[in-house]
Amino acid sequence: MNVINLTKDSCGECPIRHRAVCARCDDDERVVLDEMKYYRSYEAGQTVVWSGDRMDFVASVVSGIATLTQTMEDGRTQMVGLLLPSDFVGRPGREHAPYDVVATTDLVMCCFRKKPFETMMEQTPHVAHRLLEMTLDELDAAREWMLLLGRKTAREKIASLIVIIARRDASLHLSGPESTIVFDLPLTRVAMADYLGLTLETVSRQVSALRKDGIIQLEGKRHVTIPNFQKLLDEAGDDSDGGMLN
Amino acid sequence: MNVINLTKDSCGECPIRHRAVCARCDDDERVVLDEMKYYRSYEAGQTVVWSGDRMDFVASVVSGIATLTQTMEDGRTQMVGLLLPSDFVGRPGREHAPYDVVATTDLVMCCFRKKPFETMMEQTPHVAHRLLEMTLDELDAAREWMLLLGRKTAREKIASLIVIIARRDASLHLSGPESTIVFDLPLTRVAMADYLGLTLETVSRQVSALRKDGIIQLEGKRHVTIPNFQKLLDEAGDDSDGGMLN
DNA sequence: TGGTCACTTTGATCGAGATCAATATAGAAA
DNA sequence: TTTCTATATTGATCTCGATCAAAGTGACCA
Repeated sequence: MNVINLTKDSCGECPIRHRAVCARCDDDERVVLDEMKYYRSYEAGQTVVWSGDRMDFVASVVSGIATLTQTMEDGRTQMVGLLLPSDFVGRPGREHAPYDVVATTDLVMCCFRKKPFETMMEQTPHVAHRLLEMTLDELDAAREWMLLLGRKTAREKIASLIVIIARRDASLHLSGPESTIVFDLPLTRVAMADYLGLTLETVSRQVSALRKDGIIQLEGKRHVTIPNFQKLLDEAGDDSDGGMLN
Repeated sequence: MNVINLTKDSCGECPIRHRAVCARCDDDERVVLDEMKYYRSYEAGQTVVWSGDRMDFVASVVSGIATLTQTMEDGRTQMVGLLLPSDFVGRPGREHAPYDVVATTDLVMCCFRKKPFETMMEQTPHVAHRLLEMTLDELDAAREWMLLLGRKTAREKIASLIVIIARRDASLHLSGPESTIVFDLPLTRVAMADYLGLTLETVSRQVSALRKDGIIQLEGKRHVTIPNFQKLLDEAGDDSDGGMLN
């Protein structure tokens, strides 16, 4: 596989330092992690891990986007996870990967060999606590996703996905809440279909429909402008209070 | 609410002692939990917590079945969790419940006030570790469920649900692997529909179809016999290797 | 400059599951 | 016993998204 091993950067300048699994670590712990960590890069389209493969590392996404995908014997596929920078891949204590992990864009991951990482989890509380927190958040996201898959219409599914991507983008770029939102879709139509439990044709049609109705504006196939975020939210069918968790 | 507060039973005889969030606790820790715990009972159909309500406790299911359900503004509902004995309800650090929790059968829960429980999580590792483990398992189950919701046919969905219930029942009754499997469905047709992202009519039709095809036998509306578990598995469309996790 | 390839859009038709409607069943109440 | 109510089944029809098919677009390369 065409994997580039980067030189070690210091954790101090790490862009995901404050959100990743290592966010709560004190200086001593971070020195240990610094020792055991190594970076890996993947090109867009590359498979990081195959379902069923032995997985001897866990990792954080540093930059780029990866997906977790499940495949049935006859080829039907469903995306079950969308991994953004700071998200965690792998499960301490698990030998084999249960899903395909695929780099959707160019991807950099910060990897830890599994055994030392597990040892650290047992000896210090901060990594385990942060991982619990992140896993609970992921479980919430998965349940939101289940509502989408089970009960939303194709149009609502597309609108919901655009909301999710817009929100993520906003949290990275920290733009003012009232500015018009502009970003690039990081997923192909096929990937969107796999995410939403639709066919790519239906995705294409519903994206076009939202464009015709003025809910979104498209420049090329990927560049999206949202003139009125509230209108998009209404199309997504979400609770109006924007997710009153916590 | 018609809640019965039971007398305190000792943790020593607790039927879920070896699987619940307290499974890894040592004797000292269990004494602390014993002090702060209290039981609550709910009748079938009662709502344990309403979405958005303040939730000042976390709990383990001791006996019976509860469901987590999300509802859209127009009334569409999707079940997002099925809680069986030993499963955990609530999230440390969260103020308000994000989902409705409903008792599907008569239900007994072992509750802990949130604050003391959180304090314990910070001070001792065993509860936090076990909770992480359980949350990761739930996340796996949620992802399996997402595949079901996004890509399976109505018939496959029904077969998959029956497999899940049969497996759970087997793990409780520890019957030999080769005996014919017999159990009662713990869910109404409506609850099954909410679980599977279907209408109750489709559920009813597909259950009838599986019966006509000899995949399951029905006595009354709830009592199920599975003459050939492998045939049922084939109908569920799952990977033949029965879930090669770990 | 044209050709190739991957991705996307659009059109026509089909079908699984939803919807609307009527009937069946069984446990509880009277 | 009869009636009532909640739950479940079955039938007829409709519709949304799937499927099958054909073009359109644009990046890259020879």
